[in-house]
Amino acid sequence: MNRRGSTGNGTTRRRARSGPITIEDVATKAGVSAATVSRTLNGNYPVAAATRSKVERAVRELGYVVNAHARALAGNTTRTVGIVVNDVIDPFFAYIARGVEREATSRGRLCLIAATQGDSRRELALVDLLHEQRADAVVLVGGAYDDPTFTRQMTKRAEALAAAGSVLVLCGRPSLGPGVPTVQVSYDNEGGAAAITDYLIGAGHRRILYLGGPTALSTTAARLAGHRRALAARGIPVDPDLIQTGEFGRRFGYHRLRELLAEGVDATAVFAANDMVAAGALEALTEAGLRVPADLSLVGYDDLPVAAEVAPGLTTVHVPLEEMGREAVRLALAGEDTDTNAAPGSSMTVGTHIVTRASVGPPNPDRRP
Amino acid sequence: MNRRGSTGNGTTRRRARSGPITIEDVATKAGVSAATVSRTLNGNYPVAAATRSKVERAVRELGYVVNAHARALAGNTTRTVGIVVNDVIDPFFAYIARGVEREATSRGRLCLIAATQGDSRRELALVDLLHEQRADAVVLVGGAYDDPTFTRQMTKRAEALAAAGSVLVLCGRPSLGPGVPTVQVSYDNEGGAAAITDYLIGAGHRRILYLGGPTALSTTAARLAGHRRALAARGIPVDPDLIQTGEFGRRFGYHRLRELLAEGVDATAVFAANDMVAAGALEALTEAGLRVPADLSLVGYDDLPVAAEVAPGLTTVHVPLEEMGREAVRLALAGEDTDTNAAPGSSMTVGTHIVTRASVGPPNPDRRP
DNA sequence: GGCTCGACAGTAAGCGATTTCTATTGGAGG
DNA sequence: CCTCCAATAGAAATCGCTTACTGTCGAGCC
Repeated sequence: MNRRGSTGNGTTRRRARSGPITIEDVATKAGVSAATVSRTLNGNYPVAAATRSKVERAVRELGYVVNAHARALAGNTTRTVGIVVNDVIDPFFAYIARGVEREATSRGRLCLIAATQGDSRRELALVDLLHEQRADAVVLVGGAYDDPTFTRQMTKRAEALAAAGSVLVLCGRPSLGPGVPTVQVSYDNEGGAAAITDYLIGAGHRRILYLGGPTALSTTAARLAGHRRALAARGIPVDPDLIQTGEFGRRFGYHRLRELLAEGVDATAVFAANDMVAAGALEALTEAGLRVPADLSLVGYDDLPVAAEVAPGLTTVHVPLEEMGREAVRLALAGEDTDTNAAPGSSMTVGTHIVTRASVGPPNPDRRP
Repeated sequence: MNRRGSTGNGTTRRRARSGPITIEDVATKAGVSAATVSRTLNGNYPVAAATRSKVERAVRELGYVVNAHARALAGNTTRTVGIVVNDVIDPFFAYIARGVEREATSRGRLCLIAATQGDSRRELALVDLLHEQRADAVVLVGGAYDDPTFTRQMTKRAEALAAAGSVLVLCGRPSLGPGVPTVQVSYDNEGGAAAITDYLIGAGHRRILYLGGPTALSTTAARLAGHRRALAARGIPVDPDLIQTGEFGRRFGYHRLRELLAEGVDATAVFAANDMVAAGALEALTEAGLRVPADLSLVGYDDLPVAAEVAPGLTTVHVPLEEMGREAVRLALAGEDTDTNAAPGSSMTVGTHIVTRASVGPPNPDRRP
């Protein structure tokens, strides 16, 4: 290929004046060399005040905008971080994404975002795409699919990223295994589930319906594990009929609970896999003429805004989502700004706690299916 | 010029083997030239089957990932689109963003996203940042600030982008003026507002409270204009006390209406600037013991999921947000894939329509503040 | 006054692809 | 058999910017 000017034989330095404005144009206009323009722009090398202002004027008059690609190629720094979420709409992801975006922007970085729509193959492909872009860090958000093949493939990506001087950040998802170069930001999923289950037990409930969450997702596995652990700790047997996994949406919560209610499920409380499911469940309950918490208690997980918005307010487990996003970027970029690679293998856990609202009360002995 | 290997004097061809894997490494491993590797990868030039598989194997074994920056620089194509929103959490923006993201991804592009947090200066800066990245298109979402200085500055950006072969896409925001090289995707904001106002009037209301929306935002201006137009068309005078602009959040809807109720506002219906405000208003109403629509009618705007989730469901104006996002990308990239620049100046308007739910009824003559 | 040194500015070597041009070749056609 | 062409490979020129290296030129010091 060849742009501006001629090729091959005796090249006459011509100016085709077609493409966008380059640093060379600015240099010419300011009567200095490209190097000086670059230095003025980056302010990382002494430039005489007079020269500086000549350059600045040229930049302004030409409306010059540096080419980030050329800069990335030459300077070996991209100033972007990538984030892969399930869905941009889902508040769980949106809050984490916001944290990532804010932290990235506050560090002068741009944020590349991509959504998998729950397809794990797409997730792998997107990580590759972000790798191509040489993102300073790639943040993977949310539960992972429990599949050895998948884990292996993602491990390969983590290693490739690390070799290229980037980092794979696992945000709210389980480790890929020891030795895999990743950074992790997690929250105590299992602990939160155990805590809130225990809270329900403390209120007198012994028959608790666990509702929602895809079985294949690590998040579900962890919450369920916590739930079972709390039950076991109090010596309450686990009734398989009361474990009703499925999806994470409001829709699911509504429909499934409605069915269960119709079938006459025997429970005094519902532990929804997340607040969205809880909101749907609440709808089904209300529709069935059941009062919360008088007739049935209900809790959620995540403490999304919806938990505070429904009536009655949902007692739920607070997860500092936005903070997790910020932390992910901080951890990944730690050191990056100073010198070396991000410390691979660093990890941190943010705390969760129960938020008490009005959706839990003692079991109602009169309501029996 | 000269790369790796000998410089100036006779440096021995060394392999520093430090940085990431380059196309040259693949070429060496496969025993071919870099050009051949490039052609194999891009599949836009005949490559013998045998060679192809040698290259593919080398790529696989080395875990080679092309450098998007080098590619962008040489190939003059970036395969990314940028989008600037107010806030990633706000469903209004999130849905549009999802449309943009989906359409971009389906065209093999990555999506750069940035949030302004409602700061117009940041908006300008972000457009610059996206320009630096040479995004194929920059989508600006949501209402604009009505400020001549701002408009002038954004116009300059639109021109710079166009000159660089990109496009500024205005999604749901007013034109920057005739002649400014942008692409537009809009919806009939004013018409929707007029329609739903008329719907309320048709139900018998004459004293309608307009609640929420920042005055400085073009969106507010348009909705308010539609509201006034409908009122005028029916010969109903506009009572300034019934125009209560402010913000776009649920919080605002709740607090402001609560105050107004306390002050004994005289209205039989509330037209909330958007569904979020309406949701907040509904909360205030419920808390005040007022039934919707028996005591007071309520409508929103946008038809976000929340409109269907609250009880009673909100009658509102449906805006095809996700579709707008997709359309923005389609329009911007039209032609880009084929040959020339996107047709600057192209624009399209998506339709809106009223969605009837349960929040509107006839005025209640008994309820008087 | 001759030197050393610090401040600046310019030269030019890459960064890692893509894409002309330019070869090589193995056949097909004469 | 020899020529000519299609199919393939390789060489090399860029893309636009950053950053060692080199210079230059006065000022400060001995």
